[in-house]
Amino acid sequence: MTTSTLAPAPRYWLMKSEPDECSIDDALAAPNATVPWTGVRNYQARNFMRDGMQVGDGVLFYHSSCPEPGIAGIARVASGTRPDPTQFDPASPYFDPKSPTDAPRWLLLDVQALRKTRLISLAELRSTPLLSQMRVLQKGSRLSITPVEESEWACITDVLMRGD
DNA sequence: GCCAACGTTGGC
DNA sequence: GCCAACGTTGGC
Repeated sequence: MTTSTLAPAPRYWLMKSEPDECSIDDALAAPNATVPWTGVRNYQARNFMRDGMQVGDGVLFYHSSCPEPGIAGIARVASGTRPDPTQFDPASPYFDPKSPTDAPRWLLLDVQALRKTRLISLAELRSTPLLSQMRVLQKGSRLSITPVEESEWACITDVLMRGD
Protein backbone atom coordinates (compact mmCIF):
# COMPACT_ATOMS: atom_id res chain seq x y z
CA MET A 1 0.00 0.00 0.00
CA THR A 2 1.32 3.37 -0.97
CA THR A 3 -0.04 6.83 -0.71
CA SER A 4 0.31 7.44 -4.41
CA THR A 5 -3.40 7.44 -5.00
CA LEU A 6 -4.04 10.04 -2.33
CA ALA A 7 -4.07 13.72 -3.01
CA PRO A 8 -0.92 15.43 -1.73
CA ALA A 9 -1.21 16.81 1.75
CA PRO A 10 -2.24 20.44 1.68
CA ARG A 11 0.58 22.77 2.49
CA TYR A 12 0.45 26.30 3.75
CA TRP A 13 2.88 29.18 3.76
CA LEU A 14 3.23 32.74 4.90
CA MET A 15 4.81 35.14 2.43
CA LYS A 16 5.94 38.62 3.39
CA SER A 17 5.56 41.52 1.04
CA GLU A 18 6.23 45.16 1.62
CA PRO A 19 2.98 46.90 0.71
CA ASP A 20 4.99 49.75 -0.83
CA GLU A 21 6.30 47.16 -3.29
CA CYS A 22 3.31 44.89 -3.70
CA SER A 23 0.29 45.07 -1.41
CA ILE A 24 -2.62 42.65 -1.43
CA ASP A 25 -4.54 45.32 -3.38
CA ASP A 26 -1.75 45.49 -5.94
CA ALA A 27 -1.77 41.72 -6.30
CA LEU A 28 -5.56 41.60 -6.68
CA ALA A 29 -5.34 44.30 -9.36
CA ALA A 30 -2.74 42.41 -11.39
CA PRO A 31 -3.79 40.40 -14.43
CA ASN A 32 -5.45 37.23 -13.17
CA ALA A 33 -4.61 38.56 -9.68
CA THR A 34 -1.26 36.87 -10.15
CA VAL A 35 2.16 38.32 -9.42
CA PRO A 36 5.67 36.93 -9.87
CA TRP A 37 7.26 36.79 -6.42
CA THR A 38 10.50 38.57 -7.23
CA GLY A 39 13.30 39.48 -4.90
CA VAL A 40 13.74 36.45 -2.66
CA ARG A 41 17.44 36.58 -1.83
CA ASN A 42 17.72 34.09 0.98
CA TYR A 43 18.67 30.50 0.37
CA GLN A 44 16.29 29.01 2.90
CA ALA A 45 13.34 30.89 1.44
CA ARG A 46 14.43 29.95 -2.07
CA ASN A 47 14.60 26.32 -1.07
CA PHE A 48 11.08 26.44 0.33
CA MET A 49 9.92 27.63 -3.09
CA ARG A 50 12.00 25.10 -4.98
CA ASP A 51 11.52 22.04 -2.80
CA GLY A 52 8.39 22.57 -0.77
CA MET A 53 5.84 24.75 -2.47
CA GLN A 54 3.36 23.27 -4.88
CA VAL A 55 0.70 24.75 -7.09
CA GLY A 56 -2.45 25.16 -5.03
CA ASP A 57 -0.73 25.57 -1.66
CA GLY A 58 -2.38 28.14 0.59
CA VAL A 59 -0.60 31.41 1.23
CA LEU A 60 -1.08 33.96 3.97
CA PHE A 61 -0.25 37.29 2.35
CA TYR A 62 1.61 39.27 5.01
CA HIS A 63 2.42 42.98 4.92
CA SER A 64 5.82 43.74 6.43
CA SER A 65 8.01 46.80 6.98
CA CYS A 66 4.99 49.06 7.12
CA PRO A 67 2.93 50.95 9.71
CA GLU A 68 0.57 48.01 10.28
CA PRO A 69 2.34 44.71 9.77
CA GLY A 70 0.12 41.65 9.64
CA ILE A 71 -1.86 39.26 7.49
CA ALA A 72 -3.72 41.17 4.82
CA GLY A 73 -5.03 38.52 2.46
CA ILE A 74 -5.25 34.97 1.25
CA ALA A 75 -3.47 33.71 -1.83
CA ARG A 76 -2.34 30.52 -3.47
CA VAL A 77 0.77 29.22 -5.12
CA ALA A 78 0.05 29.49 -8.83
CA SER A 79 3.15 28.10 -10.52
CA GLY A 80 6.33 26.19 -10.04
CA THR A 81 9.65 27.99 -9.83
CA ARG A 82 11.64 29.66 -12.57
CA PRO A 83 14.66 31.96 -12.50
CA ASP A 84 13.96 35.41 -11.08
CA PRO A 85 14.86 37.81 -13.91
CA THR A 86 15.56 40.69 -11.54
CA GLN A 87 18.81 39.03 -10.46
CA PHE A 88 20.23 39.81 -13.92
CA ASP A 89 18.92 43.36 -14.18
CA PRO A 90 21.57 45.90 -13.12
CA ALA A 91 18.83 48.49 -12.70
CA SER A 92 16.93 46.33 -10.22
CA PRO A 93 17.43 46.62 -6.47
CA TYR A 94 17.48 42.82 -6.54
CA PHE A 95 20.38 42.65 -9.00
CA ASP A 96 22.91 40.00 -8.02
CA PRO A 97 26.13 40.39 -10.00
CA LYS A 98 27.40 37.09 -8.62
CA SER A 99 24.57 35.02 -10.03
CA PRO A 100 25.78 33.21 -13.17
CA THR A 101 23.36 33.54 -16.08
CA ASP A 102 23.80 29.89 -16.91
CA ALA A 103 23.15 28.80 -13.32
CA PRO A 104 20.75 31.30 -11.78
CA ARG A 105 20.91 31.49 -8.03
CA TRP A 106 17.49 32.94 -7.42
CA LEU A 107 14.06 31.63 -8.24
CA LEU A 108 10.55 32.93 -8.12
CA LEU A 109 7.09 31.52 -8.48
CA ASP A 110 3.72 33.04 -9.21
CA VAL A 111 1.33 33.90 -6.40
CA GLN A 112 -2.35 34.39 -7.09
CA ALA A 113 -4.22 36.60 -4.67
CA LEU A 114 -7.62 35.19 -3.76
CA ARG A 115 -9.04 37.80 -1.43
CA LYS A 116 -8.22 40.67 0.83
CA THR A 117 -9.00 40.09 4.49
CA ARG A 118 -9.29 42.36 7.43
CA LEU A 119 -5.82 43.00 8.76
CA ILE A 120 -4.78 40.49 11.40
CA SER A 121 -2.07 42.51 13.06
CA LEU A 122 1.17 41.15 14.34
CA ALA A 123 0.00 41.99 17.84
CA GLU A 124 -3.17 39.95 17.32
CA LEU A 125 -1.19 37.03 15.97
CA ARG A 126 1.09 37.18 18.99
CA SER A 127 -1.82 37.31 21.38
CA THR A 128 -3.44 34.18 19.92
CA PRO A 129 -2.31 31.18 21.96
CA LEU A 130 -2.98 28.69 19.14
CA LEU A 131 -0.53 30.60 16.98
CA SER A 132 2.28 30.92 19.49
CA GLN A 133 4.39 28.39 17.62
CA MET A 134 4.04 30.06 14.24
CA ARG A 135 7.41 30.19 12.58
CA VAL A 136 7.06 33.83 11.62
CA LEU A 137 6.45 34.78 15.26
CA GLN A 138 9.56 33.15 16.63
CA LYS A 139 12.26 35.38 18.01
CA GLY A 140 14.61 36.62 15.35
CA SER A 141 12.62 35.13 12.50
CA ARG A 142 13.37 37.10 9.37
CA LEU A 143 12.53 34.65 6.63
CA SER A 144 10.27 36.14 4.00
CA ILE A 145 8.67 32.74 3.36
CA THR A 146 7.78 30.43 6.23
CA PRO A 147 5.78 27.22 6.49
CA VAL A 148 2.42 27.37 8.25
CA GLU A 149 0.98 24.36 10.06
CA GLU A 150 -2.44 23.15 9.05
CA SER A 151 -3.71 23.90 12.57
CA GLU A 152 -2.39 27.44 12.31
CA TRP A 153 -4.04 27.92 8.94
CA ALA A 154 -7.31 26.61 10.36
CA CYS A 155 -7.07 28.95 13.34
CA ILE A 156 -6.53 31.95 11.10
CA THR A 157 -9.34 31.09 8.72
CA ASP A 158 -11.61 30.59 11.75
CA VAL A 159 -10.66 34.00 13.09
CA LEU A 160 -11.39 35.52 9.70
CA MET A 161 -14.78 33.84 9.41
CA ARG A 162 -15.74 35.20 12.78
CA GLY A 163 -14.79 38.80 12.25
CA ASP A 164 -14.35 39.29 8.53
C1' DG B 1 16.39 56.20 13.56
C1' DC B 2 17.43 52.42 16.71
C1' DC B 3 18.81 47.99 17.46
C1' DA B 4 18.39 42.82 18.04
C1' DA B 5 18.99 38.99 15.41
C1' DC B 6 20.39 36.63 11.59
C1' DG B 7 22.95 35.50 7.14
C1' DT B 8 27.00 36.18 4.34
C1' DT B 9 31.68 37.19 3.41
C1' DG B 10 36.44 36.67 3.54
C1' DG B 11 40.93 36.46 5.98
C1' DC B 12 43.46 33.17 8.24
C1' DG C 1 36.59 25.27 8.94
C1' DC C 2 36.57 29.12 12.23
C1' DC C 3 34.90 33.43 13.36
C1' DA C 4 34.93 38.58 13.30
C1' DA C 5 33.11 42.07 10.56
C1' DC C 6 29.67 43.60 7.89
C1' DG C 7 25.07 44.00 5.71
C1' DT C 8 20.13 43.20 5.99
C1' DT C 9 15.63 42.56 8.02
C1' DG C 10 11.87 44.33 10.24
C1' DG C 11 9.41 45.71 14.42
C1' DC C 12 9.21 49.50 17.27
